[in-house]
Amino acid sequence: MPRLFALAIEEAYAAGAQVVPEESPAKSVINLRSGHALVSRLAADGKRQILAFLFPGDFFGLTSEDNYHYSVTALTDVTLCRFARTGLEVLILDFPMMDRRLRFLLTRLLDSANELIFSLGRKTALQKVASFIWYVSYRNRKLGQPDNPVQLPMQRSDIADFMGLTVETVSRSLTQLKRSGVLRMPRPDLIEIVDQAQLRVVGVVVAEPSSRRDTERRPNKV
Amino acid sequence: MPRLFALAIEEAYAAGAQVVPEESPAKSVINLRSGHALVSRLAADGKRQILAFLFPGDFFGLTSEDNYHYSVTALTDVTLCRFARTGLEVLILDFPMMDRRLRFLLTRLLDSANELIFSLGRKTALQKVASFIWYVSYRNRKLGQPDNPVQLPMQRSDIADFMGLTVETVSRSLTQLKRSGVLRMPRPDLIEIVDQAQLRVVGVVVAEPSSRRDTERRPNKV
DNA sequence: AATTGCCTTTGATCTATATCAATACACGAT
DNA sequence: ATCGTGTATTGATATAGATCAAAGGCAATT
Repeated sequence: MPRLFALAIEEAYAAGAQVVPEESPAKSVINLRSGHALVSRLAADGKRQILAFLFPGDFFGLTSEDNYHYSVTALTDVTLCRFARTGLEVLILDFPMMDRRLRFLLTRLLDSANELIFSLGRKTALQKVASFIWYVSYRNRKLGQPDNPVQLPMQRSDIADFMGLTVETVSRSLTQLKRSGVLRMPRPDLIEIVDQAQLRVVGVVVAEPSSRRDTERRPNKV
Repeated sequence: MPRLFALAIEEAYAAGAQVVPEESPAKSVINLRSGHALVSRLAADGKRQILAFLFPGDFFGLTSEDNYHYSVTALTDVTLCRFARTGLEVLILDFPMMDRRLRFLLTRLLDSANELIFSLGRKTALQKVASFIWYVSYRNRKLGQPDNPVQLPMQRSDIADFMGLTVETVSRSLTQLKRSGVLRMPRPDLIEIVDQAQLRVVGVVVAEPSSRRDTERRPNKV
């Protein structure tokens, strides 16, 4: 795909840098090459909601709006590829498989978004934090990196702003998981999962198809 | 697009019917033709999170997983088109514009999901309910239907399970908006927006680019 | 090795929203 | 008209998590 890379601009940012400012024109699609970043949105009163964490390989910037309604901030030093939207669209006309690829990326993003919606809406603080550790462990494994002593690229306030909590509640939930023997914490950013099964029980609270209560209204196909 | 419709199976369901059961194999993509539906996910303890409401024309079923991790329930009598996933993929090979169309649909779904994430994570009950009314009004307008006396196709418990609240809190928030002269409610399912500007102020709490507090870590492009 | 400045943890209260409990309302069936 | 059933509202109380406040940890700087 030589033409694809001809389209890309490589960039590097230091930890803490704002890669994409909120409400800036959505004119490029970004692929994170290395490092970690966060996608967030600020409320008028300064409250922040993190919409997603970006791990190496993740894409950002696929929106239907003219402007991004969120910003991207580097958590660690990052390198990334920036594709101009217009160029990308032209390229897609020649390489239809690009469209498939983008579509697949989008469905995955949508699945994660739905997962987060469920967590934000219907999980307790403890469940949120447990499932968050589970999630980071999973992402690290998918990247071929150690998944058990979980290396956290973000700090407590980021976890809080992702899960709709405060730093204090995140901290308290972690100590609770520590005290109940589910986790160990050699360092704040390194979490050892001692009881994998229990972590799953606490955090992943979806109904099993079998055990599902039938509280729904009666189906009546016409 | 004759071949597209050859692929589709038309179906009709009565209000309350479960159109797609949770955890069933994700083998079709659905387009709602008429009526309203909801996409929801159940927790082990019976708590429900509604991920989206489906309005006429909306799509459902685009996921990267093998099974749907949520179910679809008809709110009113509905008619829909069901496309077999496999057939769709084959069709896309012949009609690349289908891929573009699906990609656009997905980016819009992702944008709405992010909107909901922000609401769930960082809005108060009152803000959630205000923005919800705003949202339904907007959706109705986009369908060429009256947007001011807002016709609600869902009941209080559905609003609650969408916004991460309880029925009681939804009801109390609505009466508060009624008492403060923002809304009027001829019937529970018909809401008149009296003070449009105020409803927006209460519900849509995103930071204006200009007034944005610079609380982010200092940018330092390398 | 002391100082400074973040983070994180822990503790003490407060409060928004949940929960529990009635009551009111609307509408179809009798 | 009256009853019955489901939905919505309102009221009283409880509680999970927020807020306020302080104290540890750790690493960089002097």
